[in-house]
Amino acid sequence: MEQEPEGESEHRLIAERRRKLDAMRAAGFRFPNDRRRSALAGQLHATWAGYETTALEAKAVTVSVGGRMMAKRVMGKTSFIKLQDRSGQIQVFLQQGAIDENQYRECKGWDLGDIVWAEGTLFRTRTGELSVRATAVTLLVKSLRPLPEKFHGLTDQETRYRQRYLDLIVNEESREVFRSRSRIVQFVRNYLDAMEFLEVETPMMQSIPGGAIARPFVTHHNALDRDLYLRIAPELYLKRLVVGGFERVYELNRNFRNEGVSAQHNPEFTMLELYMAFADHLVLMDMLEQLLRSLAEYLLGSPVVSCQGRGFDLSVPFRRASIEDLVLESNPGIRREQLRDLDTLRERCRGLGLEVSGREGAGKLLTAIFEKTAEQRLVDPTYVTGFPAEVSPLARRSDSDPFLTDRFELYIAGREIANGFSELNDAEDQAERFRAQVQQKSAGDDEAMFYDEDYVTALEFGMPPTAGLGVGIDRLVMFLTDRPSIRDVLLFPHMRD
RNA sequence: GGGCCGGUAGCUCAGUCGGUAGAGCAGCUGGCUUUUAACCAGUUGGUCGUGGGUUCGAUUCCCGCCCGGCCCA
Repeated sequence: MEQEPEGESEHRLIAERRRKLDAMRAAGFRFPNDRRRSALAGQLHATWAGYETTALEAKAVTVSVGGRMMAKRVMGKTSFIKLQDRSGQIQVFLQQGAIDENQYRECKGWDLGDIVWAEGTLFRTRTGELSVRATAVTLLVKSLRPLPEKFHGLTDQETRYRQRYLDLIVNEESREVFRSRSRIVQFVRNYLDAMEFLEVETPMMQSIPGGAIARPFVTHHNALDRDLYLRIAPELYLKRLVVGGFERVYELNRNFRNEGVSAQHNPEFTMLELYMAFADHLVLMDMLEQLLRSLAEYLLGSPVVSCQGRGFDLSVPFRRASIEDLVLESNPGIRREQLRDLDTLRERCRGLGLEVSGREGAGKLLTAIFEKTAEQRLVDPTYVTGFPAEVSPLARRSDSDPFLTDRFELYIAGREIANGFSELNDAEDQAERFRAQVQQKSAGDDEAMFYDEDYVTALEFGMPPTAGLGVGIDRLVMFLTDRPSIRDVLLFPHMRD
């Protein structure tokens, strides 16, 4: 795939194009950048859709268009080419006599992939295709490498990921996925902005990586001679801002987690995190449900999302079920009164092939059983509630049951999409939970949290009752665009070298 | 980390029960004044992922490795 910049071995197809460029340079070609467009392909098709051949000719519409040449059909003294711009494709009709004689001869030698500009009047061909009858045409950029084949396009997954620009040139579906992604992100921002949330940016490089249970990437600051971590979550900084009086904040940006790569995981991924004072997890559950519903309407024109061959009607209220109920549901061998019994849980975990070190508490074991047995059965949108405090070190304890927290996760199509909770604003409880995490860390759990003293200090100044929510944007995009792999919704997914 | 599948021309793919490979598109030459995967004639193009092994001979068989896909942990 890598091409030597020099040397005899350059590919013949590239060499051929380079020869053409050399000849053009010799004739004075300087990569012209003064051509402007009066229209885009998509606009032209939309504007003139209702005009038949004669009506269109009568209008004598002059346009200039430009883009990458994606088709070329030379028939002696006339030729058709298709130019692709950001909005679509428009056909250009070239006729000997209608344009400069030398130019016509030249353009017969242009290659697919070249960037071309043309000016002329609109007309319809015999088969009714809207086209530009060129009066002038200019090559703007010589493409030195051949494009993938026009009919089958580029199907090789690996090349599509590694050379995304090729994928984007050739595959409209791929372009559409990333346009959708952009619209989704924009919608979310608009939605939150309208609710008076403040978008902020907090450190990506942190001396204490916090806010999630995950392994961080480590980097090094040379001048300060100390290690820094790429953030695994912005959570603790955002809540500092709530303490500071920004009662509604969000950040929609990258997180980094040092885990394996898979169809669901990329080392860097995009997360929305928001915090809302004077609200609890129930408020956010309603809000997220409402947001997703309007998002689907906006993106698809319908609350029904097609994914994995199924329809998901987001206008139907999401199911809500506690983690304990779900574990009982999918583990008939366990009775309700055993749900917090260490021996029962350990035995069940071992039976499921899960590793048990012996240090895990009932909360951790229960959650592991949930993830193993119940998670992928959550096809319809489901809020899972009642997560154990042991696995939720930043969440507020449930009033009715201190074993649990006021926390939820949203699952759709068997995948975790969002996670939220009423925030722990009891500084002393938070300190205690950090201490428990540190203990687990020293016992060998390198995903456990660090003790963040400054964060505890912030809480000691008093954080208003607050609810927080994190939404995995990549997974949300996967769901809304029906893509099976996170790599399909990341422009440049991580690949091995 | 384990299992299965794949890597052959720029692209999309075929093929070789072991005798150094083919098609379509793209390219090149010629023809063609409304094409639509344009067409017609001719033609160039390959370290068959990579390193070993077996063999008179390996792209093909065997083993290791790299990259990717799917499934599992």
